[in-house]
Amino acid sequence: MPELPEVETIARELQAVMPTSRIIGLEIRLPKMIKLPVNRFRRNVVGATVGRVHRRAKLLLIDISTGQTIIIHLKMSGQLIWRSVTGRLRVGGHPIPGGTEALPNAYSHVIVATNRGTLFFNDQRQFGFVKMIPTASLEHWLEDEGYGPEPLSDEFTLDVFEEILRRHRVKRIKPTLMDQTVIAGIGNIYADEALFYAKIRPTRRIHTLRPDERKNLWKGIRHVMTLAIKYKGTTADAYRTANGQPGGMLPFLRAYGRDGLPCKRCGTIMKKITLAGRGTHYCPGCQQ
DNA sequence: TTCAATGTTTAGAC
DNA sequence: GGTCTAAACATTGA
Repeated sequence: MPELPEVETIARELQAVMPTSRIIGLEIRLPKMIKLPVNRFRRNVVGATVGRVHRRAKLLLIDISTGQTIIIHLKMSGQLIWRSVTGRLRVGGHPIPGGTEALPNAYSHVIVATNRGTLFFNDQRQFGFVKMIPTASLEHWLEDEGYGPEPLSDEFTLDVFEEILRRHRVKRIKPTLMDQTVIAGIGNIYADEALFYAKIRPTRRIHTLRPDERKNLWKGIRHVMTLAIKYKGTTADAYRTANGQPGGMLPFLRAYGRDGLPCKRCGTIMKKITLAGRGTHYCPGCQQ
C-alpha cells in the first residue's frame, strides 16, 4: 500500500520500538527478496544492534551497528509487522487476509528476530525488496538513485516546485507528480488527492497550469501528505481491526476510489480514467 | 473469466 | 531525444 505517509508511519512506529534491540536471528524464506548475496546480508545483520529507523521517499531505512543500513521497499503489497516479545503488534502496509494473528504466514518472506521482538516482512505479491548499503554512503546512494526532494522538507519551496514544473512543461501533471525523480514519495492515491485539492484535472499539460493553480497544487501536495501522516496513512493502521479494514485516512480521501460518487466539493459525479496505466479519479465538474 | 490493485522498470511505438 | 503506453513482476479478490 505504501506511499510516503504510510512508510513514514511505519518508520515512526518502528523507531519507537526497535532501536537498541539486538538482532539475534534472520530467516530468509524467499531469497529473491534480498537484492544482495544472502550470506553477506546475514553476516552484517545477525549480531548487530538496531540504530535509527527512518525514511526517504518510499524507502524504509534501518541503520544497524555494523555500519550498514537495511533498505526496504514495500512496493504494492508489502507490509512490516513488529511483534514485541510481549506479543504487541505494530503493523504497516497492506492488510493481510485473516488479520495478523498467525505469524509468520505464507507471505512472511524475511523474518528478523531481535531480543525485544520480531520484524516480519510480508509481501503478497513479492514485488518488494530488501537491500543493504553502508550507512556512510547512504546519502550518496540515494542521490545516485535520483530521488527528487521530499515534499514536506523545507527544501521543497514553491520556487523549487515551479522550477520542477518548468523542466517538465510538456508532460501531463499527474504522471509527473508520481515520478520519484521529480518529487519523492507521491503515489497514486495522493497524486489524485493533491490534484483534487488544487482543482486540476490529472490530464492537464503542465505548461497550461496558471500561477494560482501551480501554487494551489504545491499547497495541496503538502496538505495531503501532512493530513495522511496525521491519520497514519490510508490503510497503514488496518491492524486495529482483525479483518483488514482500511486506515485512518480513508474517510478523508476526496478523490481516490470515489468514482461514481458525488464530488464532496460540487456534487458532480466523479469519474475514473486510466492514465499512465493507473486508475485516476477526478471530478469533471470542479477539476479543470 | 476478466480485470484491477497504494510501485517501478523496461521495451517499443510515435 | 522526449514522451507515452503496455507489459512485466505475482497474487488475490471482486
